[in-house]
Amino acid sequence: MAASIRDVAREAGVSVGTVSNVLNRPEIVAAATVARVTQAIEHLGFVRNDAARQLRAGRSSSFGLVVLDTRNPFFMDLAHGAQRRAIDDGYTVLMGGSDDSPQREHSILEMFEEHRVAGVLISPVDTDLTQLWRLRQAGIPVVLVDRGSSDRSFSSVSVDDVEGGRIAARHLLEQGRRRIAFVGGPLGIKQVSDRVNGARSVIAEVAGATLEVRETQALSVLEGRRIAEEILALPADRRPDAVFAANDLLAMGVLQALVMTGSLRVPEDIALIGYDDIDFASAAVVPITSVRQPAVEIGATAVGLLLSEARAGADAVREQIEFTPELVVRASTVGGA
Amino acid sequence: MAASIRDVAREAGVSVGTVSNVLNRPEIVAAATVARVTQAIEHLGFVRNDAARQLRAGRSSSFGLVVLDTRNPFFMDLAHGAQRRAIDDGYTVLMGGSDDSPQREHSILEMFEEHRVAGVLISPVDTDLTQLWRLRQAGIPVVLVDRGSSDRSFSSVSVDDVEGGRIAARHLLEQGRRRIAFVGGPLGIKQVSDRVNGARSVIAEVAGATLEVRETQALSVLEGRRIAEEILALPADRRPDAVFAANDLLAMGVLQALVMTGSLRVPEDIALIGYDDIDFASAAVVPITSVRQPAVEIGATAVGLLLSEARAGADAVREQIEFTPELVVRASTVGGA
DNA sequence: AGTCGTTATTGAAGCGTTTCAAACCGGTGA
DNA sequence: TCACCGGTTTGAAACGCTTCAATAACGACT
Repeated sequence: MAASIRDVAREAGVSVGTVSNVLNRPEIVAAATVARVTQAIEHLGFVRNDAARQLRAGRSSSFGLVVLDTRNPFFMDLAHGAQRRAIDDGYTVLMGGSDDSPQREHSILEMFEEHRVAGVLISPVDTDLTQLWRLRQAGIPVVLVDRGSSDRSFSSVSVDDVEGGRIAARHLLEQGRRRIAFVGGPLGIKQVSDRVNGARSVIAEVAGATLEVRETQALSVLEGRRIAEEILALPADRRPDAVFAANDLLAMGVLQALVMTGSLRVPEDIALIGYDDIDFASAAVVPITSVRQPAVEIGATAVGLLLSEARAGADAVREQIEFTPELVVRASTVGGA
Repeated sequence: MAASIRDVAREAGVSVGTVSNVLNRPEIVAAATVARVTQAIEHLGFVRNDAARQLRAGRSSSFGLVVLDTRNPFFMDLAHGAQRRAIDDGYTVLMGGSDDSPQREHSILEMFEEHRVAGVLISPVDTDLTQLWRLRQAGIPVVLVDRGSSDRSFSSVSVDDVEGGRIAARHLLEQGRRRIAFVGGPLGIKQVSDRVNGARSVIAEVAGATLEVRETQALSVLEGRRIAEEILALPADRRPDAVFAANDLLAMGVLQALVMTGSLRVPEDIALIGYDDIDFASAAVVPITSVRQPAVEIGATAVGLLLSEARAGADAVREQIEFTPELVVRASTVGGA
């Protein structure tokens, strides 16, 4: 049905090799021939077959990106940064969402491998990185995003989540809060546990301050609401005076539930701090204080590492880049008592 | 580098044909052989080469989805619905964002065509649909999403945007508003112009009611803020008493700017209604009234149409499915005067 | 013993590219 | 006149897979 390079060759009265050259290195073909071939292409509506091209080339010209949640604006921003950077170098980005499921993560990676992607960017759910080792073994460079590589075995672009946790907790403590609840999960996700640990370390140093961890199934608005309802059901003397949410989606969920019932005020009764600083955090009912991560830069930088690792081949240098998170103070933590 | 089906065949002592059969129709292969081959696959870490498979098959097993804006939660929800539906049938979804640029839309479509996708879902920026005709000509089914096909030449899944515009305007009028500003653009986008027209038709019927259109460059939060600043700069007697934003992103931008300066209250001084009812609309400073579109269903339904059109071949029946939008009233329009 | 059926496996063709050594062509310099 | 040269073009091989007609193996039946 679709015209092939062969049809074009026949139409233009040249060999297939020449057509291919016109397509890929027109400068080595005589101008008149280029014109004739171009016209034939036009006429037949010929479009390159990417599958054949890739088969021949041995690898695709796209990168795979695996994120925890495709509906989280943070990851969309990250993806956007990655895409922009990739396009500049003639690559495209395939994206898949693992939805916090190691199994789904696994099958996305498998798909990418079948596709022979030129590289993989991943924010892993699964703590077991053997599949990633396998990928590298197979010649596919892997870069961790939004998550460091503790043993430096992978290149990575991350934000210091432990420090982020400290920043958040310190801020809450400075506002006079002492009964702090951490909302987030699954705790198996490294970013989440790092943030708790950071918070814990700071809180431990303050006499009388406590940290209570409430684990969620996912980092979603819905889960945030659920936890907030649990908190609301608590007797006043066991209730936290501050909530540190593992990301802004959760924070927004918590906020919605608190505001809806109206029995507790933010920040007067409960202070609230989120993480990621997604655009919507600033536009919330009560604008949410958050720990900002430079999502777009992370994505772009990660693609940069991938490109250089892809070019360098097996003996590439692994590089760990770590951004520092930044506190963005808004109404959800200041003003109350 | 990577093992091929040939290597597996050698390792297992069978022919390549048999390996292929084990992969695709294991039931016709003797159990013992299956075991032997499976073991060889395991041992060599063999992974199918998708490019070769597709080349042979003639078409890929993915659909292409082109949306206006990958960072708009509405489209993310739509994509999510599409993806879920596609996976059930063994397809994957490739997504690209046109960012309101016909040129970018064009190049994404070209990429999809090179990839020989099994079908295209698109929310077109470009009013000129000839490229889509070309695609169909080439045997690639096309379904329009979030946008009807006026001449019924394409299958489509949409929401009645004219009616949506009417609903929004009617609601504002019922709240006693008369000087209404429409914020949105580019007006070349059909969804946007339909919404204005719907609003206009209703407003025209009410004596003393006026509609002022303020066109934006994009449907983004930033543009919303920009327009809100324009509005704030207006003398009080020329200022609108209600804003109808073409989507929630714009609405949130408008809201942010209004709230930040604090000189105008929502809804007392200016009522605000958005469109799409993204999750974040309900969590805004002032929860935003919006016209809801069932994003997830739209995506899923569209993939359904694509699947049936792909199966039916050239003589497929085109089907236009239209959802009805739904008003979701929140604080941004009620309570003031 | 020969024939037919069934079941399992084989081997080669072909999908549309790219690449590369070889061939071609019209001068140029010896 | 001939060898050689640079600039063009050619033709075939190879990439890894699926498919399908042909073959093989082996009982069962006549």
